[in-house]
Order: sequence, then structure tokens, then C-alpha cells
Amino acid sequence: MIGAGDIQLEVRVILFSLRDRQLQVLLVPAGEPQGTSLWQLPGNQVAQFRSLEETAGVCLIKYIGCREAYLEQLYTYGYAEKQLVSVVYYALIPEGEHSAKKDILSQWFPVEMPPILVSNHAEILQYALRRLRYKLEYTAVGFELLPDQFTLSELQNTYEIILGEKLDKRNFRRRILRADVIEPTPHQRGGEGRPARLFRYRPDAVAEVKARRLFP
Amino acid sequence: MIGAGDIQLEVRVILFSLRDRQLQVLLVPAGEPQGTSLWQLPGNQVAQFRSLEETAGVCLIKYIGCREAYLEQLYTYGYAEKQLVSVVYYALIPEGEHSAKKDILSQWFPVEMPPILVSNHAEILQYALRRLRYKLEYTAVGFELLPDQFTLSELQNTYEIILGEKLDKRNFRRRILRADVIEPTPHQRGGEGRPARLFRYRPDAVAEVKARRLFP
DNA sequence: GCAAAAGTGTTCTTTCTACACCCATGC
DNA sequence: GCATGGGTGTAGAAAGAACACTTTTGC
Repeated sequence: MIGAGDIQLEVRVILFSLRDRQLQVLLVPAGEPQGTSLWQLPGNQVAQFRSLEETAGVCLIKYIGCREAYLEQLYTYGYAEKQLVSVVYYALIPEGEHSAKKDILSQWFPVEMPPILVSNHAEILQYALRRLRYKLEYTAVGFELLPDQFTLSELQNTYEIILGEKLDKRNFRRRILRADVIEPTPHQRGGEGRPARLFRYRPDAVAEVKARRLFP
Repeated sequence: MIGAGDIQLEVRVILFSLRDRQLQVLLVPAGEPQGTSLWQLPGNQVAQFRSLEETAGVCLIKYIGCREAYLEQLYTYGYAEKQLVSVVYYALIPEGEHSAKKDILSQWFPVEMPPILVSNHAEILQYALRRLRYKLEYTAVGFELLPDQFTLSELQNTYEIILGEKLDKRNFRRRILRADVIEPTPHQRGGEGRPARLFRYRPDAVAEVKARRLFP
């Protein structure tokens, strides 16, 4: 068995959530080297006999006190010179469920204007964003950022925020309903204007609805 | 710093190639416990100060003596009980460039009927196949399994083999040409029947042509 | 001249896109 | 009664699917 003796293994998690009608990401301080404040992605060393997913879950609890969230492995980065391997996940935190524990000096930032990040974390964040956008286009993952029940306008808003473009209301509704991944509930939500029907994600829906292919 | 002291780190590579009009995968023996022969995915320990991609490249050379191939990270598996982390890549080896070195007792198997595999390698293989099929549908990655120049029929064949379904010749040609990822060369290939024009992949083509979305 | 593979267009159906007005409620 | 967001349908354009015959070569 060659080398690989004293390799450090860490898990980092990119926490996405909707706040103030923006997609935001949770970051933690990485010290202040020369006056400028540096930030980094939240993470954790992988403890002995802990699995990678478990460790990612530990991060969720540690940083936002939240069990259960959509979690997906993003990529594994090897830093040869540092003898460090970083397995990166991203998580989607439903609106409201993100307290961002005060004892940890973490802070939410809009994904469009993150602060200066250590190492290649900015690149990782960009990649995560690309993957999230891509995933949103062919799966129903958008619901993971919303509470259990939501209106169609809220859902459309979520899509618009993440994709960064306006969508047509009628077309959006027609397709999302045709895709058969959400169902109406008997409830409505009041507020300003006409009350809106509440929908919920159909747990029995197929997770990955197949997109039309490019090269059939 | 918690734990993570004596973690083993390995890279495994799933080598795909077309042989005998089938998609095949290279496997290596894993001993013969009780008479039945067991196989595994080729791999390597990550040597000190070697990057993950480098290590995957070392695997390519070690197992099929091939530098340069399409290589993509698939997934990272953590085996908590074994204190082992396995970063898995898959590679697409162009037809012909796979000698499967004789000194290593490796062997090609059709992906549809692999032998018994150790650990969760069968599951990994299935996942790789799914990812490859999926990728084929929205990118031009099929070319990576063909030689530099190829006929449209060969290309269509490649797609049919991997996707496991027949495609319409005229529709296939129309779309693959419209996608603007291949270009004709001045050459032809003879053989039985009418000679066919040779095409090549356009290196300047955008790698990921965007598929139509499901939820716009 | 015939076997074998290459090459080529059209029609019909489905899906996409763009677009504007009435509805239900709170104040 | 009016401001506010919720909800609904259609027509033209684009893309997809299904389909059969002619062409070029080697033997």
C-alpha cells in the first residue's frame, strides 16, 4: 500500500436557501489575514468510522440546527499539496428553517455577491450554482426550497429566482401541472388580493422526470 | 482535528469501450474465495502528493496503456467501517485503443452481463452506466468512444448500442448535423456497399448543448 | 446485375411560445 | 369600489416522429 497515510478528509456543504427573495448561501469566517475578511464554505472533518453523508448531516445540524434537508454530493476535490481531500455536498434548506445558529459566526450571502472566499471555494460555489440550476430544469428539486405547502406563484418565484429569468405564468402552470409532481391541497392562503390555492409535492412522484433528449 | 488519521484513499476507474458492437467494461480479478471467481473495478491507491485526476490517469496507463481519454468523476464512496474512501471516475476509451495489457489479468465484459463483483462495485457500475446514458442524451460525449474519424452510421450505431434502442437514420442525421458538433472531412471509407463519408468531431463545438428544459 | 450499405424529403402530430383579460378577496 | 395578486385559453411557430426509395460501390 503506497502512501495515503496521513491524508486529511473533510466534508464541506453548500447550504442554499431562499431569503428576501434571493437565493442565499451560508458561509463562515475564515479569519482576517490582512484586514480584509475572508470566508469559507461550512464543513467538518470526517470523524473515524463516520460516513460521508453522516458527516454532511452533522454539518447541517452544526450550522443551522436542521435535520433533514435535500442533500446531494457535488464533487470531490483533492488538494495534493495539502494532502487534503474535500468531499463537497450541497443542501437545499426550506424557507424559514434556517436559523443560522448565533454561536457560530456564520452568515447568509446572496449567491450573486458572495464575499472573498478562501482557496477555490468561489469556484466550488459557482459550480454548485450551475448544477443546481441545471438540476432545477429537469427535476422537481425546486420544492425542496419551499415549505410543505406553497402556492403556484411562490413556486414560480422560486424558479425565477434560481434561474434568474422571468417565466410566463400560464405556461409555467400548465407544464408544472402536466408534469404531475404536485397536487392541490384543500387549503388556501389568504393575504393581499385573491386567496391562492395551496399545493404540495407528491411524494410518490418520480424524482427525475426525463427531459427531452438532444440526440435521439 | 478529529480522527481521519489512517484513512485509505483510492481511485477507481470504470473503463468503457466499444468492442464487438457492445459496450464493454474492463474488470480485474479479485481472487477466488470459494471457487467462484470474483472481479472488481480497476483502481489504485492515491500516492502521496498525487492529485485524484493524476491517479485516475495512472490507472488508464496501468490497465490499458492509454494516455488521454475522456475522464469524468462519477461519485465518491465512503466505506466508514473500512476507513476507506473511494473516488470513482469513468473513462471512455476510443475503439481500438484498448490493448488490455496482458501482464495484468484484466478482461473486458459486456456491461449487460458483468461477472460477480466485490463490495458495491456492481451498483457503481450500474450508476456509471446510467450517468453515461444520460450524458449521451444531452452532450456530444458519444464521439469519445469512436476513433478520430467516423461515419454517420458508426456514430448512430454507437448511440444505439449505449442507449439500447434503434434510432431512425434520417432523423438521427438531421439532428446530429443541425447540432453542429461534427463536420465532414474530405475522406471516405470503403468497404461493403457504397463508401461512406467520414466525419470528425468539431473541437470548437460547445461541449454541452443545452437540452430543452422540463420546467421553464 | 446484384448484394450491401449510404444517402436523402415530406407529412402529420405534438409541443412550445407569446399574449390579455376576468376573478376573488381585504381594505 | 378599488387595489392586489390569482387564475384561465388560444393561435401561430417550431420541433418531433414516422415513413420508402434511389445511389454508389465491390464482387
